[in-house]
Amino acid sequence: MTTKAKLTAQYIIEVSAPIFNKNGYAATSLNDITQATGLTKGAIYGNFKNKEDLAYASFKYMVNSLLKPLSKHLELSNSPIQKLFLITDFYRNYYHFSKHLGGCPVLNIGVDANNSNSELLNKVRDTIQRIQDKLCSIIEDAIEEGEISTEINAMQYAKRIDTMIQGAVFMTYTMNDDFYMKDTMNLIDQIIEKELKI
Amino acid sequence: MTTKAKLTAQYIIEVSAPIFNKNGYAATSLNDITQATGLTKGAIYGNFKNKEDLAYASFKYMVNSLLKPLSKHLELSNSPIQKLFLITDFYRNYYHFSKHLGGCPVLNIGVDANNSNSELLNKVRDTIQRIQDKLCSIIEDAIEEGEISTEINAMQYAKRIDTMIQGAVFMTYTMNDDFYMKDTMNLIDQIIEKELKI
DNA sequence: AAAAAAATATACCGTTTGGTATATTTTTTA
DNA sequence: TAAAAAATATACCAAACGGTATATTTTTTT
Repeated sequence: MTTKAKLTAQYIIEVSAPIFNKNGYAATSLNDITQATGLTKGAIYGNFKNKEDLAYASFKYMVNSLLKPLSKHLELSNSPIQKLFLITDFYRNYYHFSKHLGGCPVLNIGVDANNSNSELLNKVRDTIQRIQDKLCSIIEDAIEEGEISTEINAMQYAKRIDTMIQGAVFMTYTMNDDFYMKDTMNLIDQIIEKELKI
Repeated sequence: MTTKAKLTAQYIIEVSAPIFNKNGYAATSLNDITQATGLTKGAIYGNFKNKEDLAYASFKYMVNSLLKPLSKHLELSNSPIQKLFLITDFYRNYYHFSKHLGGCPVLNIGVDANNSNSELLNKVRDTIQRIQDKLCSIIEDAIEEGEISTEINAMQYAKRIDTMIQGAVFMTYTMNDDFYMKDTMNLIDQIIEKELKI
């Protein structure tokens, strides 16, 4: 059995993920990780091939920490259009929620891994795609249920909403001002209400 | 006179700026800079106090390379509301325009310098503030000229437009897909047309 | 054109980097 | 509980890091 190793690997990921998320790949050293975990390089390299491998695992863990609570939040309603409002509802608390994860992994690693040709960038893209696909399918469900006009291009609005959310995340973090997050969610709600809702 | 030194300093900045913009501060080494400039460390450190000082100067140069063409573009019309459309017009070409600068400095350095307590972060914030102030004053001008309703909160819409632009920049670069840029500019135009314009 | 000053190149510094070989400890198997 | 296996710690590596002291070259001043 290999139960112990798996636990250590998971522990290393959980400790490393916020560090990579905060500082970025290049600015995070193995020393940062050994200090934070209280382990030695031997333990790190016994569980991960190299720094990049650990950063990749850390990002996956971080995205999961983000997407699982969002998914759970969406279970609060069965109505597709209400699910849309639950998304803005979720992101209204996103600054507070994501801060102790070291920020938004999609934004941080997305920018950090750009121009890097790494697997990380592909994983970021996959994540964004997944989020947009989820958004799109909710809008499509709403159309099927007659809550949203059939005229609406679901994917276009999925991308628009996602783009606005990411913009709000960037502004909120960079300016350290939650107003951007809150106001953008109001704006998205307004678009859902005025442009999408029948 | 010190004409030679100033020219070299400017040359170093121009060569270094896209590198810092692309890779971020930590991922840019002095070796990268000496190789790209064809100069030695002696020349670099003769003109700049340290790496951070050069990164700071590089960011200022980069922002100027961005904001000057935008300002010039806005001179194409005297009508405040037309200036708003000129802004979206400018950003429609922003992906192509900013790519050979190594990306959007506000986004890249904003994310990179976050959690860094550096002067760079303050400069990014100043830059965003300047852009929003400019946007705000254009909207206020439009209100004064009767092109936009007096009911409109100018600063709120300035922030909304800026937030959407930054979101589009992030998505466009991360997904390597200009659609986000183009579509977001259409959306902003639509907001100007439907919500702002009288 | 010679002297002074300024700017750049060279050579080096201690430190930190990611990574590895091996010794030691801990866990699991028998 | 002894042996085998797995996981972690230790000690080390060459390379790269930011930065500096000084020598050399280039520019400017006289």
